[in-house]
Amino acid sequence: MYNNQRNLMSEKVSSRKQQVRAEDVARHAGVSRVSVSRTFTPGASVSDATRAKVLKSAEILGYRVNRLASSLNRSESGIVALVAAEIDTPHRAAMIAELSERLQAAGKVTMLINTSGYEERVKDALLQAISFRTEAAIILSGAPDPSLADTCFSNGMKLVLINREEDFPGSLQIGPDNRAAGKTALKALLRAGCKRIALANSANATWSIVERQKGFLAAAEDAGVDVLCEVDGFTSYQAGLELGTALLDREDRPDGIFCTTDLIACGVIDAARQRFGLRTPDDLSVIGFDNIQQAEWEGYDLTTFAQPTDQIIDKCLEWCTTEQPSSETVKLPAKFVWRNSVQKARVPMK
Amino acid sequence: MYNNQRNLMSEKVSSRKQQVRAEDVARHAGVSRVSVSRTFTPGASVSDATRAKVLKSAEILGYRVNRLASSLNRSESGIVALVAAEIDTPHRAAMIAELSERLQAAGKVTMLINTSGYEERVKDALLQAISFRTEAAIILSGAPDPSLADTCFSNGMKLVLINREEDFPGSLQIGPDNRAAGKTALKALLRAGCKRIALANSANATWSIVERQKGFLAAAEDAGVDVLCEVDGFTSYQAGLELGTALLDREDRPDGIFCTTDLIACGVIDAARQRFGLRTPDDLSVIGFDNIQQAEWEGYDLTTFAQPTDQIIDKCLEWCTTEQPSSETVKLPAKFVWRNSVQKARVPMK
DNA sequence: CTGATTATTGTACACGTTTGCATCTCCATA
DNA sequence: TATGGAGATGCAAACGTGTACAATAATCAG
Repeated sequence: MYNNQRNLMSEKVSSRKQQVRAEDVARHAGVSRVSVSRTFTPGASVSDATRAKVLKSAEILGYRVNRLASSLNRSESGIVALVAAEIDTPHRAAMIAELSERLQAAGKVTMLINTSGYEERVKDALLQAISFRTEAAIILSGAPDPSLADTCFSNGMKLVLINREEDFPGSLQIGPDNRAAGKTALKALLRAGCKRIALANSANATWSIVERQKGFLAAAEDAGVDVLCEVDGFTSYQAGLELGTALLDREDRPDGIFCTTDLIACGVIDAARQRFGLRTPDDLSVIGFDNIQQAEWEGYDLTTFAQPTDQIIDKCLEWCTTEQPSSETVKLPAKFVWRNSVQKARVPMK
Repeated sequence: MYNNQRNLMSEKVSSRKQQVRAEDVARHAGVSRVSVSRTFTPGASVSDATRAKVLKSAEILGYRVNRLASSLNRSESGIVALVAAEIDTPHRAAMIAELSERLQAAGKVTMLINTSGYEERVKDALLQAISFRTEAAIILSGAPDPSLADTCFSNGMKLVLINREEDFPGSLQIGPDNRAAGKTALKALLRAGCKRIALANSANATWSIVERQKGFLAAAEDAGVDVLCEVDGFTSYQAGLELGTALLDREDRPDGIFCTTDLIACGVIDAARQRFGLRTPDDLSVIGFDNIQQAEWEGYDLTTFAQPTDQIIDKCLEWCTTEQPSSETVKLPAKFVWRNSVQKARVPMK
């Protein structure tokens, strides 16, 4: 017969939360406990009769397979950790929305770990992920110590770094081709006939954002044009306001600005409009990066680069679901999105 | 002696992921397995000597307590589910950022479940949460069937509904006082001297958004003023553009518009500026709701209502961490944030 | 030095699953 | 009818932990 006694040794039964177990369903349906398990395991062998009985009893009792126990047994948690800071930033939020959506569609469960604040928290985040035997950790901001990464690997966890390209063996490093985008931005400003070109960047920029700046400056050097560099503040709209104000306040006011981020670009445009009465693209050409939702708002209509989000996620999922993925670095082209913040080409193409 | 043999019955050892267990650490440190467990259990009794040995060995071997197993045993997962749709929407993103942050600080782990798309997905989300024995589910959008909620309760899960106030026993229902806010909005427009007052709302609005509309209209009725209602589209910036265009295109163009959402308000302001050459607050007064980041962008400078996010989250956490919380409905005042999208008071206060 | 108290360690069981193997039933084929 | 084979079911062993209880070692009061 079934052993119905729970908590044999513990007197205070009430302290434990009573859950509906497979055994309860089994007893209710008059079948064995394994039959219940098999009913909920795809591909397992159960007769239609017992399956029906089990499903009915499960429905009545409100039974759900305990995935903690199941994960423990099969050593596959189905959980993927998303590690990110400043989640409420437009581009980041979009990325997380898309990622969680796609992970879900792939049958995975997303664990969100917010690392705003100290950089140190990436470490804690990964430790937490390891504790929960996460199948993979997708890091959207920051990067872990190599030693910590090894701990991840030794626990069978996969590591994806988005927007990082440092040397990181064993992981997938993926992101847009920031340098190329910077280059394209410069060409576009030149073709628009801009004479005094500037760059607006945050002083606390991420690696990938600095890359954009480098690409832009390198292209400028190649073309033999001087670039006015204004670098200050955080990667935010407010910083854009300040940067824009500083730039437009100069005697030699620039007529074309590459902003390393859409948020900064929005700030620059607003500075131009609200504080100097200048309009894009007539008085000033502005290019951003990220293609956040606000970029297509009518007040900005910002020419920018679209992050290759879909492709990044495609690759992410594919890489995470292969058995023994090998270290890989993927750089995807960022699509140039023409809107109306850049003067129409005055200089014909060569 | 220790039993080092794993997978006694399974030949293909390699198929299972090899993990570092407490037993491995115990063997390495020359102590018993329970000592390892005790080392990582706060308040357990271990001598400093063994604790030190255990910690050292754990460090070397890269051991982390398996929280799946631990949760299973103690029937406390430490996981809280966040159920939300349209995560990349400014207000939603901010809410999630703050919630995940605070949950983390409280030692909880957040599981993000994206329910964009069908409404049906709230059900799937909760079923998933139950499977993982989530301690609580915080629902930011949508609401579950009562029967499903019962299943949640019977599995010891707590339920929080944010921005819902339907009759839902056993759960915490919390959100801003939308009606009162609508009322305040009307008063503010009247005091600004607006003569032709309008309301712009989405046709697919949530319950709480509809409440704002109701509060506004009720107050208008009380004051004996007519309100022009434009209701169409989704709750988005684009809808705001359309709504604004439709309103401002009328013969009897309104001079004061309450938008049930900041996103809509931004759209309305842009419609006014970009399509009609009208400026706030001189030609048009606009009030929004949510106090999203864009509301304080210089291009909008939007007078709006701040969601009582902090208080909501405070209450959430407090409620979720009490043993047997009783059903509760909490309505918190939304703070009116004065910026510069509403004409300065022309009508003196009575 | 003895008995009592306390701090530490060990033993064994439970948490709720999945799965290899063995058993059993049933039906078709030779 | 005997022989296989397929399909369903049961048994028992894991997965990696926490904890009540017992046993042992250490400390202390008298």
